[in-house]
Amino acid sequence: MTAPAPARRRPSLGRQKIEIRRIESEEARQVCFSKRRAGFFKKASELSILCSTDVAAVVFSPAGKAYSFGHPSVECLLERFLESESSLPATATQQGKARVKGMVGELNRQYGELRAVVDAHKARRERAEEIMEKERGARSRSVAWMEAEVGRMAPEELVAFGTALVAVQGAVSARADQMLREALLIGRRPPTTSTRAPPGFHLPPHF
Amino acid sequence: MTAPAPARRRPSLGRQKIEIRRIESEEARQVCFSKRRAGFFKKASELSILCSTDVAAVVFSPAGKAYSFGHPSVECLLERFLESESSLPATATQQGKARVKGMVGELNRQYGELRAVVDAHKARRERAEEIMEKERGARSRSVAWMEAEVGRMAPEELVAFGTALVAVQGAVSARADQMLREALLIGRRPPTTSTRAPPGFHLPPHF
DNA sequence: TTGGCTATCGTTAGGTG
DNA sequence: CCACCTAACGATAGCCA
Repeated sequence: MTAPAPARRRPSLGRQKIEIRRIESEEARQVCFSKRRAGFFKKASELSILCSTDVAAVVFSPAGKAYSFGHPSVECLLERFLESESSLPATATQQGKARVKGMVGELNRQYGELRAVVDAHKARRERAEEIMEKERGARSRSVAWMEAEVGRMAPEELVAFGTALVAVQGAVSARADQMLREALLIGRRPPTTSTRAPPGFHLPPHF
Repeated sequence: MTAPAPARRRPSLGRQKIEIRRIESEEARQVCFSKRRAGFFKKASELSILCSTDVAAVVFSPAGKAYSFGHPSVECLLERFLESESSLPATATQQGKARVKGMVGELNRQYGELRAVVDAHKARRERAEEIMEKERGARSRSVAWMEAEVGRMAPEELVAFGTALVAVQGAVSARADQMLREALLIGRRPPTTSTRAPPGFHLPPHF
């Protein structure tokens, strides 16, 4: 039968698959931002309700406006987060189980570990040495050492070093990004659910 | 008519619709938390990549563990958020409340302050200079060492190293900015805020 | 606790008003 | 920019290994 009847085209082709890459079109990117931002906050809301957990999310639009969701409030949770983080270095010694499955976990633990070391200086520069010495990894020490060296470099040296750094970082970032993406594209399974009243949102002055 | 009953039942009924309410079952809630948290962070990642926006998310598990996602980093974005919020009229957050229409109220719009970014860089510079005072050695070796090591690093190490590298680069930028200022005797100019850290996750040591 | 499977629900790309 | 439509894509509830 092959009805010739292609008389009417569908009003829309529906959703098309896209790559997770920066959207070049300014307009399309803005539209996508609005839609996904809404979906993102909805997910945050559902997560907090279904699992009775505290969730905070902040998104900065390309224009520089900040959108946020927080249960109970962004400030409150952020403070708590910063606190929990400062006590992280202690857990650094637990590194020892890096598996493919646990790659994300291990990866993140080290990430947090190093960042904790770095940020610790911001809060308490006096403790820089102390924390650094606690790091056993030669790489960790080397990184800290590099940062220190930067401060005493001459202009020419700084430029040379910076150039080399960019090259190295480029390679590292590319590979890191690839791995991160793989890590993200792994799971999908079924949890359970339930509902609750919408947590607190902050409304902008314009509203 | 009455088709002769399909003899076999499906191995699974597939996904069922659920109400967004607190999950009573402790176990089911935990499973849901793990699954949805992963999906939530994935959404955050996609949003930041697709729209080139800065996104930060923090989730506290029922057990009190903090999980987070931040691009470039949670602290950085939090600072920016707090900064933008404090610069608003006091009535901002108390204005209208549940007047939203279709979507929930993620209409939190604040003004992002570039000054916060500047402050962050300033803090990092101070830290770098503090450390530099105590270390002096052959820095040229570090570059060669890095390039050699990068190729041999395990995935987890690579990412951790890349993250640390960002901090180093931040120090370089700060140092360069300062020298440039001194050399040209000009005021502070828009710092290079384009430095973007790779999206990072931060999970409890337990993960 | 973690991963895989399946069927289905929810999200959203693309287009219109 | 916002609402609405359609249809396909992606996330995931319920089970099981």
